[in-house]
Amino acid sequence: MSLAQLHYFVAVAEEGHVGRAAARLRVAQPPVSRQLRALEDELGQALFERTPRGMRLLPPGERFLVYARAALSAIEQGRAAVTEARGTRGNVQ
Amino acid sequence: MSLAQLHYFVAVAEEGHVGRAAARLRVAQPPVSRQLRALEDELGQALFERTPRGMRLLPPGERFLVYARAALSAIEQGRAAVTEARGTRGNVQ
DNA sequence: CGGGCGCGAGATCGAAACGGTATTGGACGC
DNA sequence: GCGTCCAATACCGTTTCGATCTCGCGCCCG
Repeated sequence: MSLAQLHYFVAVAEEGHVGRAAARLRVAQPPVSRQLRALEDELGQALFERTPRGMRLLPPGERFLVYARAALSAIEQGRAAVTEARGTRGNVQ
Repeated sequence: MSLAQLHYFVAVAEEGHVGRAAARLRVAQPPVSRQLRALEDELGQALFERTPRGMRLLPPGERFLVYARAALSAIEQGRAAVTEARGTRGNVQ
């Protein structure tokens, strides 16, 4: 599992569309498809249902989405706690 | 930033020693040193103080450690929420 | 009912990242 | 001053990643 996979997963979950998610992420579509599949393979469980219209989140995907967002959010907070604390006095929140 | 970097960072923070952390992670010492430096470089801030005895966490490192652990923990929880839910009835937890 | 379209997936290739081994530089202890 | 222990660097082979091109499959439209 990689952070890119988590970013891809969240984007596709939000867009319901690999191509649109790829555009938002500024990458091509095939890498997103491949990483998504690799993620499902690693988890041993399908996260999306492939429809002719795009991707729809399955229940396991919805469960995973919560934690994927939490992880990415924690990383952003950690980055902020280090980066924005340069010269800051006291606690950040 | 990568998940490996977070794992390496937490291990070194806990061991206070790159070599020991590397042994625990079953990798060689240079990759750990390199990834740690890359992480500091990306954050634009030193996380450790290099001493002749090993590595000591600096205040920014301590702040970051909290979120690094949170991110890794969230990923583990997400993995569990998907993996262990195979055939499980009702909520986990 | 057949052609066109939009979607994700697969194949292939070049580039970038990663880890391992070998080695260096620096500080403490004897 | 020499040996030792530490992290850091150099270099190399392998792996992984992303971009481009192409295919297969359903659906909509004519």
